[in-house]
Amino acid sequence: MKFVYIENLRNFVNEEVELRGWLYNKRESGSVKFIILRDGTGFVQCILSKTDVPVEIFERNIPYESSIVVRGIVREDKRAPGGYEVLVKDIKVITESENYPIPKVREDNIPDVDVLMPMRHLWIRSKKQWAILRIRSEVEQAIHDFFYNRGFIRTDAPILTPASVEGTTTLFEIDYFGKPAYLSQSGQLYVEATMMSFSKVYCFGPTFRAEKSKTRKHLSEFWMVEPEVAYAELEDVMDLAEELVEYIVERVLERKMEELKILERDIKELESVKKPFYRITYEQAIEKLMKKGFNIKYGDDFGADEEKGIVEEYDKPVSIMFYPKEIKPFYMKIDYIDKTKVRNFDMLVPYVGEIIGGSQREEDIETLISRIREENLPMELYIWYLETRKYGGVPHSGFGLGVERTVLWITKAQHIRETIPFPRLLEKIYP
RNA sequence: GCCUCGGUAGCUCAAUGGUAGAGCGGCGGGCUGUUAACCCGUAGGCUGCAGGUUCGAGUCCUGCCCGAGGCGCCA
Repeated sequence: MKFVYIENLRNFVNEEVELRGWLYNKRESGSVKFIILRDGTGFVQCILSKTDVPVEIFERNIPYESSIVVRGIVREDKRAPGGYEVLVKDIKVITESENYPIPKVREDNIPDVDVLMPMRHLWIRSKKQWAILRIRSEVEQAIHDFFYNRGFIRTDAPILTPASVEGTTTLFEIDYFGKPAYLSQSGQLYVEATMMSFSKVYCFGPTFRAEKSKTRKHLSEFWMVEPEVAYAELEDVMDLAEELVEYIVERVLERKMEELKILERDIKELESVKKPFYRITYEQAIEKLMKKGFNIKYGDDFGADEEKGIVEEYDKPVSIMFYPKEIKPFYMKIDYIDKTKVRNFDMLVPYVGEIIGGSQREEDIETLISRIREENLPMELYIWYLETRKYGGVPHSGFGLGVERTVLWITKAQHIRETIPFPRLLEKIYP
């Protein structure tokens, strides 16, 4: 008896196999019963015919989400969802799960999030969540492959940190052997240091923001990939960012088509995500918005409506470059020509807004010191950072890409909480 | 922090101030190819909490609690 996964069933047509999984759904019609089995790799219809299985197996009523082991013969059949099905010979129930709390229901009867969220540990078994999280896995793997293939070294940054990276945002404070410490809001300062050892680096890990944000695209804990490249100027990492995004989408289209179909995602929109993307300046963005009737002036940052107003002008991701230095953090490099601007970019996509923020970094130690003073940051905590400039500082650039926002964009999930297995949201930390 | 909407059966929702209902799910029965199956039957309720108005409140009023959506902050 061969134990196989559903994703490989096509290779075992007319053979007897064993499947191990959970009862996802069922229907019955007199002497024929249909069971939808899921095993993590896919879903398959299993047929119980009264004449083919022992009567005690046929008559046993197995509740939803019971764990079961099914033996049967693989058949190709057009009537089966997915084209393959299993004629059951035997079913073994491992654990019977009575009264599964999430109803198997119709679309007009899907429980509200306040019902589903406390059951996130069970909700992730449902088909859409399964599809979204499989795509998340593919996105993460694509990121690693992309950088690995380009010779980047993965150097992860610490999660416990003595100070804020940017100084302004609210951090989660913890007790570190009697002294205050903070959960990292970005690994950037640390990859700037490891870059001086390895030239091309990235970190990949969780980041934490204690802001009281309550929107479709904010989490208190989210994952970010942050590459940093020595001797790279702004335009170099913009190329890198666009190639990364193009690659991620390509990989999902190549390997996760079934999941995109479950989510009813418009494939054409994703297929058009090919370089070159669009690049505009901050000033061009302001002008465009003013022409469209937005109440905005030079020097303002873009809110949710403004981001949407810009993104809807384009059929691909668009990057906005050269923001006024006042609305950006201290480490960004002042532009060569216009000293009021920084050499940065934000990449925006439809439905989500910003998925990438990046910049060329300030390498001049004196400029950095005065910027740190201007921002009233604790200089003593940045000594090590300044030393990366003191000893062989070079021009360099990097960016951060938000994993969940990228998954949100690709899957068009209803809310960012569906793009991570166990989301941490404003004041919500269960389960 | 601000604005808006909501809370009635396990879930999704109805119910002019006048006997609390339906669909789905559960349970029982029927159907030999179902596709979010279908048909028959059945159980299931402190209408978020506390006051008030009224002959009578799910419905009107006041306060509170909880939730959702959006904005802001931010990535």
